[in-house]
Amino acid sequence: MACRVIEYGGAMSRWAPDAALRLERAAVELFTVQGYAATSVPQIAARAGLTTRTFFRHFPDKRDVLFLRERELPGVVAALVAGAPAFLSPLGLVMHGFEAMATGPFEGWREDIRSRRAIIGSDQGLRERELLKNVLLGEVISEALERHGVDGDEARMVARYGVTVFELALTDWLQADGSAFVDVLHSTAYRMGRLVRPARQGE
Amino acid sequence: MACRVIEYGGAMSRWAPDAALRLERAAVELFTVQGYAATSVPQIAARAGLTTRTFFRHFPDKRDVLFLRERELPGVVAALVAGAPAFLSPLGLVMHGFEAMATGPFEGWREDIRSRRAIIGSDQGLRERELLKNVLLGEVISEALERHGVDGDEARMVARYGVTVFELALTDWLQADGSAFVDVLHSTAYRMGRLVRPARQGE
DNA sequence: GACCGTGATGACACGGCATGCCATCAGGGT
DNA sequence: ACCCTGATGGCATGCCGTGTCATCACGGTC
Repeated sequence: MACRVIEYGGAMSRWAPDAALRLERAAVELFTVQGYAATSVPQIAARAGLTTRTFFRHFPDKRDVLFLRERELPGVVAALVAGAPAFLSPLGLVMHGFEAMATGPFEGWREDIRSRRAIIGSDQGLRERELLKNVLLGEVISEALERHGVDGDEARMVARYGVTVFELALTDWLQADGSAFVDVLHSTAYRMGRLVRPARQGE
Repeated sequence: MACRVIEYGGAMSRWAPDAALRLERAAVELFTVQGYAATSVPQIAARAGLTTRTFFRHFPDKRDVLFLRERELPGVVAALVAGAPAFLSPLGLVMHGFEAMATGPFEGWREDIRSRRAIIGSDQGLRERELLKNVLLGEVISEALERHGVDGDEARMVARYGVTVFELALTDWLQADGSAFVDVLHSTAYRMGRLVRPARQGE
């Protein structure tokens, strides 16, 4: 939402707004230029005109700075699932939520997401954090499903499945050229559903 | 495999075998008694009769000590998938691999796995590491599927799905009383397949 | 029996991460 | 003018993880 450009060099003393956003921008720039491991937290803080201690007030650790933009994601998706038509199947509810978000602001974030994913892919610790965020998203979706009357076990399974589809679709979308995310999401869901459908022969 | 009991108190100077195993046992005991965060690496090393530096020669970091027993897991499962009957569907290949392992030594490890999972659940960093291990397992399985002639995209999807089923089944198995892991695995696979199967109505 | 190569370990130093604690400062309300 | 709140600066501390070199045990060779 709040995505206005921040300037660093000038008189950017404290009490300036968007401290977290400034820190995030400084971090992404430094990570891109010199790599994640080679960038220290004091370096990021200095570039944002803040101190190390303040960095850790806005982010629980160094990794988390790359996921600032996704903090509201679980709440948004859960709300969309909660507002889905009640006649849908459990999987239909989840996909409705993702679909509603995919048709929204997602298209404009493509390059931002791509650059962050490039950094995340370069470090094992960042990959781990991303996986945790996805699982947490799944748990929130699972709760939303339960409020729709879905059984707990089924909610967990469908939520995990939906998040997996979302993950794979996101990767495809970033690699593909020009396709709308909604279309990639649908395609991935369809292909995966076909593969997972109990085969006629064997198993 | 090598699971013999280790003794600490005695003259356990260096050059004793199974240094990694001794470190792992010492770590699990300390984590169980006083918690993961409250246990330091020097403490673990001292209990195992070794030094901090040696700990980090056997494990890349403090978290990894809890996953020593699973180091061979990807290789084993991949081999089982590779040896699966060629007429099976992609998902059938994966499930054949998990099933073959479930009927094997898994039953005897239940209490070990349970105690480790209790520790893992108490710390976010450990949860992240567990998720990464699962994804890595999925990637190895995906490669095994490709060697069976499965398309790359399909292999990724089916492998991720299979690992998710395995995860959920494992959790169920640890909570349930007395059920064989193979049965829980089959039950989970069946229920999840039904949920994920494209519904007749809506979506 | 003496020599040497290999590999695991001990010991030390060092930088970065993360947190607790208190002082400081800006803004708003009274 | 006073106080309260909240964000920040600054300092100290402990643990994590790694690079480096010395040390020691074991096995092979002569």
